Formats: sequence, C-alpha cells, structure tokens
Amino acid sequence: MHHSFERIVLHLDLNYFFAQAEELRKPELKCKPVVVCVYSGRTPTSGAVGTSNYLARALGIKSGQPIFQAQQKATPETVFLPVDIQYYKIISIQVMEILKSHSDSFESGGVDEAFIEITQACKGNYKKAKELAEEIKKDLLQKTGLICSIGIAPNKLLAKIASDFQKPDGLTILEPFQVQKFINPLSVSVISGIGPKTAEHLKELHVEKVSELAKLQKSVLIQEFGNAKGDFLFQAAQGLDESPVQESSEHQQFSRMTTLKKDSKNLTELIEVSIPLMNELCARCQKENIFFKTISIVLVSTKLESFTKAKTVLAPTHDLKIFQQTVQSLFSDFLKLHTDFTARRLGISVSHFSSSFKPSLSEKQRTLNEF
DNA sequence: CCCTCGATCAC
DNA sequence: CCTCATATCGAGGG
Repeated sequence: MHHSFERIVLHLDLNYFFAQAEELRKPELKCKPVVVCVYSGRTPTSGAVGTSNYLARALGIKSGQPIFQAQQKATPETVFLPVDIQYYKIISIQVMEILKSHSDSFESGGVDEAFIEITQACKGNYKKAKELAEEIKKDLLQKTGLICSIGIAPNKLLAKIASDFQKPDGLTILEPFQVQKFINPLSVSVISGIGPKTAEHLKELHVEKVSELAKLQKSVLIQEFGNAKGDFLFQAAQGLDESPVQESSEHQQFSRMTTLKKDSKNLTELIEVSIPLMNELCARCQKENIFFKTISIVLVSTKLESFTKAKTVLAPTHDLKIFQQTVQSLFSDFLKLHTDFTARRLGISVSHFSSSFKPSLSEKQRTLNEF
C-alpha cells in the first residue's frame, strides 16, 4: 500500500439491539416498553435485564438490572420477553455482511457492534466517510429494518466514543483537528476500558474529565495502574490508539456458567450441574478440533462473591473423561478448603488451546524421566 | 518462562 | 439478591 492516508475508522452500534430485534418481528411492540430478559431459571423472576427499548428506559429499566426491579418499575403495558440469541445472531450476521461490504477491514465487537477501517475506501477523506456512513445507515434500514448509531474518527478508541455520543440513530464524526476539544470535557468513563473501578481510582487522583487525565504523567499512571493499563490511559487521554481493525485471532477460552436452582455445598450436586456444561464445552472443542490444557471452575457464593480454581494438565486434551475427573478434583479441593461455602452459581472454563495433540516439553521430559 | 488466582471490563 | 461469556493483566509463587 503506497498511499498513506490518515486513518479513518467507523464504529457501528445497533441501538437497544435485542429489543429492536424483537420489535422487528412484532412491530406492535414498538409503541410499548419492551424488556428483554435473561432468566436464570432459579425462580420465575430471577435473572437480569439484557436490553430494553427506549420506552422502557424512560421508566428507569436498563441493562443489567434484576428482573424483579424492572417489574416494579414497569407499567401494565410493559412487555417482558426472554432473550432469543439464536434469532439475534441471524440478524447480526446480515448486518455484519453489509458492513463488511463497505470496508477495508472488519472487526466484530459482539453481536451488536463492529469496527470497520474505511481509510482506503474513503481515500482519507472525511466528507466521503460521512457519505459512506449515511449510505450504510440507509442500506441497513432498507435491508434489515434496523437503526444504528455510527461514529467516525481517526482510530477505534475515538470511533467508539463517537458512536456512543448520539443515540439512537446517531452519526457523529470526529475529525483529527476536533479531537482534543471534543474529548477534553468528557468524563473519563466514556473511554472503553475505564470501568467503575478505574474511574473511582482516578477520582481519588482528582481526575474525572479527560482533560484532567491528560495532565498526569505517564510515570504516575504506570505507578498507579501498572504497565499495560498505565500506558493505555496515557495514550487514551490524548485520543491516541494505534490498534488495528482486525478480527481477533483465535479463541483463547470457552466458558459456561449457570445459576443453581437451589444453593448447594454438596460435591455430588455441583458435579451433576456441571455435567451438561462440560458436555457442551467438550463437544465444541471436539467439533472445532481444539485441545485445551487448562481447566477452571468458578464458584459464586450466596453473597455473590466469586472464586476460581484452575488446573493445567500435562498434555492438551479434549477428552471428556479427563475433563470430568479434573473438574471433580477441582470442586473437591475447593470444598475441602472452604468448608463453610455455599454456591449460588457455578461455571466451567477451558483455555490454553492448541490445535493438535502435542505432548508439552515438560511432558516429554517427564516421560523420559520415568524410564 | 509457567501456573494459579483474583480483578477488571464490557457484552 | 444480580445473566452470561471472554479477554487481559498483575501479583505471587515456582
């Protein structure tokens, strides 16, 4: 690529996606508050809100909220629906295909958002970028009936901030010369990667706005937040982000989690609940021909504190027997250690993947030693 | 450099 | 009493 335009990145966010998808197949929902729920199955109302449409948000019902709280805020016309991920995925794929067709490169950010690099497609020209965004919005609406918010900026960090700036159905364009003025007055929380904990930590350093973050020295940030995060914060405060738009390489881990119908501290019960999770994970690994080396359990207590325990096996595997035995010993070890522990939820995960069965060096070494 | 575990984030 | 999945980092101990 001999041309080097300054980068232009586009971020697209499907507004209130799950609820919008439900409105799509039942248009009569559009005039009602809609709450899409992730039911845990423990009691008829236990679970959390996945997404709600804007009429529901006006009632104070938003993502992550316990369902029973949402019910308290709901009006009689409010519609509660269970999530239907399969259906949302089908729609999402259509959306992503449209996006890809307009892009230099593509990076998914989950079912409801994505980045595309449009530097070449727009020859580094923001006027063209704006036209492209309008075309994408039109295309999307026409082909799927969905609205979205789009942000256009010199990098992913800023494109995401921009797409979040006007919702729903927004289009925000951030040209390089506008960047610092635009971000300076914003709360540091607009930066993806700064969550509640980091924001609180920054507040203690008297930093709440991006302009204040930009005044801190890199050495201070690294001191406070460690190498990677400190460096990230230092760059972000200046609106800098070099990370490319590209599909993240390979999967790093698979995990499944579930809420127990009844709290338990009993090994046999925990194993029983884990079996379907292990079956699923194992089937997935076998289907994709993935071998894992590390097996972890997560236990969430009745007080919602979570604990993890992991074991790395000597050779990568996706054998169900080995998997089950390892999980059993993890649970067993855990319960021996925390005798007063009662579990509310549990999860299993596998990680440290390799694509084929290869004894590790230490395994070869051990095998040799045994002779 | 490897393992374990907790923390944090964001979907 | 509050879902689920996943990536990444850092500390602490080898």
